[in-house]
Amino acid sequence: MAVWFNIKLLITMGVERKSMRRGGGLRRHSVLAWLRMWRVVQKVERAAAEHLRAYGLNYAQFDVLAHVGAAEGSRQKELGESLHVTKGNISHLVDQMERRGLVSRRQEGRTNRLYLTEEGRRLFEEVVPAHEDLVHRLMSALPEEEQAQLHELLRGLDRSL
Amino acid sequence: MAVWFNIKLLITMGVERKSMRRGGGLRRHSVLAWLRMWRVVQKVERAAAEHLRAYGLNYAQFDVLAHVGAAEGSRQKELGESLHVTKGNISHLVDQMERRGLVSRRQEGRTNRLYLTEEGRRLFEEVVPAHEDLVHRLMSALPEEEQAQLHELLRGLDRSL
DNA sequence: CATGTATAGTTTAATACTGAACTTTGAGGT
DNA sequence: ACCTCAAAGTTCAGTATTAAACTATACATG
Repeated sequence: MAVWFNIKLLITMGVERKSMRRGGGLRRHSVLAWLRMWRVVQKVERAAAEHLRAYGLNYAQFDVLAHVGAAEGSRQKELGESLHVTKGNISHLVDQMERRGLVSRRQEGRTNRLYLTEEGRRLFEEVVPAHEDLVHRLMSALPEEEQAQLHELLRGLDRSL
Repeated sequence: MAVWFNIKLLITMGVERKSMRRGGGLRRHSVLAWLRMWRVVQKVERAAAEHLRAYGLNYAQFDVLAHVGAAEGSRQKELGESLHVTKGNISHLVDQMERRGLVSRRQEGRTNRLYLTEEGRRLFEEVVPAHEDLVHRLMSALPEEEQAQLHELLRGLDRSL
């Protein structure tokens, strides 16, 4: 019987370490690492979403704001790839932000280039550092050095995916 | 100006290493690690979702199947906590699975206990190992030892969140 | 330069998820 | 026993997201 079966439970119940040894030797770190990663992302996202709500943004909208603010003139295509959402969703998101007066489209051939409005820029300057701080606080549950290790490992993983 | 601004872009453009040094010394591993983690999770989730589609399951439904299969008699409450979804959503998910004949509710006081049907058990036996293998393959972009490191780091992080 | 093909974006229908109101059941204290 | 409060689930309305069909523009090749 595969290890998987009770992993979520094991983690929930905190007995993962014990069970890892039961089967004889440590195995399937891959899967356990994945489950942990998933949980961590859930938690951080939840905290971040709650924090962003104070600014009237959800996480996806924040991402658009941050990306466009960092790279004025981005195309929607690029945005979609960077944020891992479909182009339909990007269309919708940009609609929202435009209606709210935070970003503006400038059509250029068959692509749209995106820019922040003045108000968008103001919100950007306010929200982005705050969000960065939040993430930093959360991640600082790990000591500085381990954060760096983590970063390095994840970078390797990301690149070969 | 905070580092955050162009991190998503930096990662996208692969110049993160350079920029990390620009500001003088390595900083904000926390945030970079977070962004990487987010991206990795996106990618794995996407691959997994696609794989699961062959079985007519989305990721949430798979999670329900896996959890109930691993712990027959679970309560919906527990399920919700373990999967980080609201109880409303759990209700809905269990409805779906029940309608499809994969799980069954057994009311017990004010809680529901959940069990797999025979068919649910069959699907469980088929899908769970397959999913585990997929995750294992994806994560094995990292060598065994680094997976273990990653697992350990994430465990530490998760616990203090 | 004409035509076929690929690309960027929009639209729409279907699904997923959340938050909040509501219902029912259980538990504790008097 | 009775009352109040908390807990587990359900329902529902609103929002988010996807997938797929569609439109319009650019590009490549004969």
